[in-house]
Amino acid sequence: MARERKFTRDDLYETTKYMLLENGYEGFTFSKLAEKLNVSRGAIYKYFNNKDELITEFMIYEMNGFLKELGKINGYDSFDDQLNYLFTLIFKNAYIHQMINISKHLLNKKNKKVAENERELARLHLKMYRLLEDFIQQGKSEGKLKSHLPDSLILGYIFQSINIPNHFHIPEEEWYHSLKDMIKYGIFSSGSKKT
Amino acid sequence: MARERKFTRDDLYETTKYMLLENGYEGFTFSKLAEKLNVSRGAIYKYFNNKDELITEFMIYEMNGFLKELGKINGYDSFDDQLNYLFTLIFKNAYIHQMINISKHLLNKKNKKVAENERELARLHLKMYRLLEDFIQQGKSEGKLKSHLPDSLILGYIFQSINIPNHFHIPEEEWYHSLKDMIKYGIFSSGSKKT
Amino acid sequence: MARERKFTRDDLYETTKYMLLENGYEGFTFSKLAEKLNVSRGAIYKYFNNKDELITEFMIYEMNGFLKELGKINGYDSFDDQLNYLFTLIFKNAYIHQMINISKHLLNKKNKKVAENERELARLHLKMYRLLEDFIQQGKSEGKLKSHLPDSLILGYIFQSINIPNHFHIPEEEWYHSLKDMIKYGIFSSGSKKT
Amino acid sequence: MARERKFTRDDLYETTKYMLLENGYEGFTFSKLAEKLNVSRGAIYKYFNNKDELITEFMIYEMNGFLKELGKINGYDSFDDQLNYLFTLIFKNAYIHQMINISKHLLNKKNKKVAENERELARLHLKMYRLLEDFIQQGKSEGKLKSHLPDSLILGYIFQSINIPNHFHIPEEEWYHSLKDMIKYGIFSSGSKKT
DNA sequence: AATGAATGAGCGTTCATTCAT
DNA sequence: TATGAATGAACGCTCATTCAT
Repeated sequence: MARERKFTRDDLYETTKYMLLENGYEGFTFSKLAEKLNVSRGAIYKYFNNKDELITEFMIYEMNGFLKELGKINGYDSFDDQLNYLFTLIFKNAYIHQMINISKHLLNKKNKKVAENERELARLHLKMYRLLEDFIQQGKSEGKLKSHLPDSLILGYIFQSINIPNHFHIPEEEWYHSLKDMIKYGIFSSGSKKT
Repeated sequence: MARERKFTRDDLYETTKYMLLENGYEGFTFSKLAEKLNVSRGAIYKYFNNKDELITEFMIYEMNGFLKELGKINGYDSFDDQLNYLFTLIFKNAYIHQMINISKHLLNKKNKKVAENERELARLHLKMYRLLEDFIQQGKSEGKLKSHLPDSLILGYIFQSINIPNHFHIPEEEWYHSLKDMIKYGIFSSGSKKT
Repeated sequence: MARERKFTRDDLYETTKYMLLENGYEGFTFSKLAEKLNVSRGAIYKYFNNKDELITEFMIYEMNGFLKELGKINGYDSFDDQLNYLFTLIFKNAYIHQMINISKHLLNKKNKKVAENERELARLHLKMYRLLEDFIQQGKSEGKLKSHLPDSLILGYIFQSINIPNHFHIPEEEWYHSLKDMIKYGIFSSGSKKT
Repeated sequence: MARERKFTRDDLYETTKYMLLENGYEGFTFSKLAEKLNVSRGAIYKYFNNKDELITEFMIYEMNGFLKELGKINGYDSFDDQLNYLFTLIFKNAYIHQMINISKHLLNKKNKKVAENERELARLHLKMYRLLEDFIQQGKSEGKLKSHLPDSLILGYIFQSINIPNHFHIPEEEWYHSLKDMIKYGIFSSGSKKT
């Protein structure tokens, strides 16, 4: 009869997420993770052959979660409602963007399994991109979005903007609405004419 | 009288910049730096007492360069020209923004000289912010910029947007102009009405 | 359940003692210690977070051992017997005195655990001093010891004398007895009169 | 016409002595020495091929100075006066004893010149020992000193005792006289009988 | 004679990873 | 399955020493 596992994969991912966001790639160590989970380091190696494997697998898990949420966008009818939903979603999952930066650290390292995970991640990214591109296309075809802007730019723009560091601690409500306003209509006042 | 130097401070700063952008704070090591400069690790310690001193001094150097360029903004008369100049400048110095994130890594460490350098950096940041805030204020008072948006948000917005990763390799010209367009007028097409 | 340890804490303390006496604080390095224990440097860090922690913990261990022995002094009734016991004990543990000098090297360094260890060491020193002072007081009140000599001088005197390096390799027995004689009655021959 | 020397050998020895006593062998570095002398490190290497050479030569210099002073002992007629002079001299030059401890650090290192210097030092030590032994012999033959005590023990005893650390800061005068008293007549009160 | 640049060995420390139990 | 012991590579840093000018 097998011994009972001392920690679940969900515990582990939870803690991993917390640590990665708090301390970044280098600040994430097996020692600290094991300590927080009250397990020995060795135990974690039973499930993940190395640090990068753990991180990529965690990211796939996160990405899947995010995609699941994102899929609900089609439950909204109007483009405006969809956009609002997207805003809220990205706002709530702002960290996803940080995660992506972390994956840059993996670029140099080798390892079969890690490489495979990275391919899987790329697939998921693409899936996300497709989903969002459909949405952008719809906006364009409805005449809502400027059709001359590259889709990837619009998407990057939305993702990136939402992560502007709020150095001066503007209240969250104001920040959120101002952001939406800027993204939709820009920083120029309505009266101004386009050059 | 003494031996000729094998590397100049400019060589070093150049390499440092490259490495910091490529690998981040933790990925920046004296070994790698020394290797790229074809010098021994010890040699670098003759000029910088420790890693953080090197990094902060490099950042001050960069920041000063950037501020000097930024100062020229007042040479332009119209707000539009100034904005154009600002776009170009930030576009050319996109990395400056990334640099600022790196300084977060220094927060905990002590050391007289480093602390001093950090204060100097803070001064320079403030100076930059003042300069840009004046510019934003002018835009607002000229009725060009939406007056209800917080200054810091507009500034963060511009800086951040310019750093959107161009994953799909849209041609630079198009990218640049589209960005300007979005920042000024948003992603919504002109006909759309604000909610 | 886990692998068998390649060295015990006692092995380590033994070696540490040897090395510290042989080479002093600076001459004591983790590399050399690891080499003598036939382990990797890293292995030692599993048990001691840093050099000063190792040294202070070792010293506490030694000091406790010494104090335990010293406590037995009260098992002797007459002052002379106690003094004899003290001589033998110090003679056997002559190194204790050298150890104390080594702790001077720790003064500047910080670290919670080390600081704590140092306080513990101070406590033990005080305990030792109290024990010995009682003994000296008894000697004085019995009229055996010169009452005008400061206690700390008498004690320092005994400790220090016993550490005189025997450069000319006088046989231990003779050395020991001569020392006792000198400490008790001085270097002047009995006939001489005090000035 | 040769450039003028920027520092004299006396300056250097002075500074060396100060640094060695303050910081010990490991704390003595060419960098710090050069800094205090306002010279470059390289300059010192023109006169001393390495650290140990410098230190041994400095010690020879010190030893010669001490021996010169010590020679004056014969200017005193009575044994008591000579002993008093010796006490004062050792008290004043207590550091000599510390110096000797420092030389232990040299034991392992090689180098022709250093070895030679060490032999010279040994010669000087011997010379000192002879001088003092004569003095001890005289004390014995005059019936002042216990004739059964080994000369080397008596000498070591005097040297060592004078270096007892005054942890409790007994006033210097009292310390000095108590010490002399103990060395001459021991810690036992006069009435006590020798066993 | 003096300088300042550069080297290389070694130290303290951290951490991913492996392995015997 | 889980543990804890051990390894080894790398990093930041210091310093004795060498070398070109």
